[in-house]
Amino acid sequence: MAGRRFRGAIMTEKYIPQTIEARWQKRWEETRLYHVDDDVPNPYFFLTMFPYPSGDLHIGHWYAYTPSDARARYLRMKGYDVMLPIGFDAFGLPAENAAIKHGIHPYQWTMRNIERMRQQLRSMGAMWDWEREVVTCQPEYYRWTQWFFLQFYKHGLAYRTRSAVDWCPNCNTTLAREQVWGEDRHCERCGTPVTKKELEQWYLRITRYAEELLRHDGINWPERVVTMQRNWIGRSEGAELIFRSEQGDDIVVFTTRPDTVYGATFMVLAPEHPLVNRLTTPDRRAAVEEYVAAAQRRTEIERLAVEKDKTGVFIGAYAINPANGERIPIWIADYVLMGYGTGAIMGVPAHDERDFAFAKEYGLPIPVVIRPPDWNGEPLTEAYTGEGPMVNSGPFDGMNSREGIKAVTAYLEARGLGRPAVTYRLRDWLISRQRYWGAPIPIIYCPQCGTVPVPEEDLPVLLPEDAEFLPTGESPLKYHEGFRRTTCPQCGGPAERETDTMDTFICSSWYQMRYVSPHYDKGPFDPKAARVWLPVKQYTGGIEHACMHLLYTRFFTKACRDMGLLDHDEPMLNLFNQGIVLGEDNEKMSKSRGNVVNPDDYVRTLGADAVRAYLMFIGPWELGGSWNSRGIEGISRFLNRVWGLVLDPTPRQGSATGEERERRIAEVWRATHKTIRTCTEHMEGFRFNVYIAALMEYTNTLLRLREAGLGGTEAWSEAIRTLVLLLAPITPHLAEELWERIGGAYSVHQQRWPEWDERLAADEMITLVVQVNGKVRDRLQVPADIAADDAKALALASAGAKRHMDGKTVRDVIYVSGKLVNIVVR
RNA sequence: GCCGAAGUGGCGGAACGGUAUACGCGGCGGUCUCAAAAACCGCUGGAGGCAGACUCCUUGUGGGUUCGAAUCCCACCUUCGGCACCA
Repeated sequence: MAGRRFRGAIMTEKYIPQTIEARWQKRWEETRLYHVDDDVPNPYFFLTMFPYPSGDLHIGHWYAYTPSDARARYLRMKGYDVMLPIGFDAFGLPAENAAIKHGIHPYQWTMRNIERMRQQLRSMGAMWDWEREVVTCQPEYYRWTQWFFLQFYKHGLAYRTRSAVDWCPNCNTTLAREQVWGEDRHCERCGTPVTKKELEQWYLRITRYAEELLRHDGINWPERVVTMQRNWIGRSEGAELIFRSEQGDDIVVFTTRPDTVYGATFMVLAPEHPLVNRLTTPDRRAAVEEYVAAAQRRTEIERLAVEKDKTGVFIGAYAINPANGERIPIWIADYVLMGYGTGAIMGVPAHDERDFAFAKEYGLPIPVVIRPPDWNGEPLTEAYTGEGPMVNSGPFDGMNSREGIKAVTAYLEARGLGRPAVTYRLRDWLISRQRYWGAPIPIIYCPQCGTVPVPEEDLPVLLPEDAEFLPTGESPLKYHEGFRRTTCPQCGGPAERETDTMDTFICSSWYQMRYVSPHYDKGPFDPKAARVWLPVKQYTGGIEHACMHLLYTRFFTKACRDMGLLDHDEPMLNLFNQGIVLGEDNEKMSKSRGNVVNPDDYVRTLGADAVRAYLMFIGPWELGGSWNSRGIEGISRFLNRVWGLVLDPTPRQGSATGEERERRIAEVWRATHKTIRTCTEHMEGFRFNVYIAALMEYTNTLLRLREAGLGGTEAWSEAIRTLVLLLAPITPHLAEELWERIGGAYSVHQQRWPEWDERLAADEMITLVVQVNGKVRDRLQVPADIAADDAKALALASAGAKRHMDGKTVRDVIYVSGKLVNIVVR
């Protein structure tokens, strides 16, 4: 024992986290402790969303990475060959903005940050296999990002089209629908409200997978994420009906209520609808054009702001209601959106709130075709959107509207005027970005041959290093002649490259595949390694990616499967979303609030293990919690107590002998096996906070039992070994150091997870709770294996119970084995 | 408006049909010290009671189911997220 006598007590060497942490990090790396090969018997791919190399590791990174590391370490001790990789999502705007602001090249800026972050990440003491690191901005990576684009293009899953798209005026680029958030339609990245621009852009056909993306079969994801994705995809079942204009054009509308078609008294087209121009009559043209122009000028925010008032213009044309042959006017109004359904609706004012408001505004008739309950034929004061018997609906009168939906659709389908249809809210994924720092879209435009994909053997299309970064709001690639001008791979004539780059969410849609063989150069991944590791068994990360990254990567996986690249349907089988760490003031950490906690400061003073353990102790992982500087000191005290306990079994005063000693030894065994059981259960459930609480309790118990002087007994040695093993996932450095000091073989992280024996964990005596009518009236110490009748008899005789049974009749006595007796009296 | 999550001591939280408040923080008292800090030990939901015994109250609110409810069911309130003129 390394220690010296001092004032009668053994003073063990002090716990100095900084020294032992640095030492073990070095040793782990030198011995390649965390490297896993592909020929392992029990592969387990554990992944946490990789970071953007912003240049500084904040508390959020620690909160994402250290609990997941603890879980991965546990699985490893359970016998899995865990692959826990790390890398960098390295393309993106901040690098380019730094280039504009500080004149440093995005590549330099990014690689410098990565170098710095590698050091900070290492300080966490996580079991990452750095040999598998991926960096998405390096040509050996983005070559395959481009390759994927080409496969999507070949299979008809990538296309280019012109339309009104979301534009972030601050980021100076277009965004995908998923990347525009909130009521004020702001940019997900920078918070600036977006505007609309009419542009020709590249899209990936994610909508082709809408139906399959709605199903989360075979994966265990939080209900929250599943619901968010379902809402986002927004499936609506109904029918497409054809209203023929008097000029003979078919106007297709989508409706979820074909049963109400007899009540359609007008039609509304979106102002941008392609038929508007053709159908508008000369006398209405001026008014229509004015309205269309006004609608275009209006941002989405303004359109939202005028939600209550419906506006619109009659275009002079009429259409025929396909159900009853009636002639109904065609209007345009901006409450009908070109981007949803067919951009045209039938107006059924009696049974749709928006149509009702519109009809009221413009004096259009509101005939009832679904009878509301208790309706006497008077005009409606508001739309009735419920079910009911159909009326004024020709052959369908009397039919319930629920059946009417199918019946009317079939009736119109038979006449060639409709068919059942499903519409989704999900749009195709806009992937063009008007920025430099991303993977160039590998497409060439040839005046002779048109749109020509870059041949696979010519990949990667490299980003030119000498681009000029000016705050013009346009991609430097557009003005880089050397990049832009090229020759057509088909005809050899002069041609131009696409100058937009890809959304960085493409890079992260397939990074899990790259980790299985990060340096493979015959494809994006080695199929052999992919069969070993994919799909990811456990994925963890923030909920903010529910409808972006997590949807995109599912789409990628399904598309890859259909292209014959993968043989599984889902990228990640299990998902866990951690919460957010708030500042000491319970507010979100931000520089402007001045409540930012710098983890490096605490690593320096209290050690990485204390930071890790504290973050896991703060509360349930999925809920996050507030930082508390006193709280982490409490954890630090705990680790110091553990240190002293493990290294010094000497009682502070006296020790137990004889029977007393035997009782203490039994207590040690019991505490040990109970703790293994509790901790294992909590680790299985990601309940790190209670896991640590159980370890604290165990430590407190052992500190008390140390006074019995049990050093040298088998029970004590086992208890100490167990404590260190259970500590290993949470505080890997401290556990490794203690493991070595108690004579364990390197490494503690290669030990088997301890198992518990129910018999050893079982109590000899229990506290039997005595209730009268459900209220606790007494507590009795009884043997754990007490017979039911004995327990009942003891309870009935107990002083506490008697006090409350006075003069009352016992109606029933309920015994819950090993727990309580409830005496029911009246 | 629709969908989801959450409301428990002074604070973070535990228990999720059977001892409410584990564990930690804070507070109070003590040991050590000339003193303080650190460390360690004890007490700590509220009310009544001099105190122990004991009694009553307490898991957002109000009902219900049950021998027994923080836990299950119904209604409501609050907070936080997502969606929202989606036809």
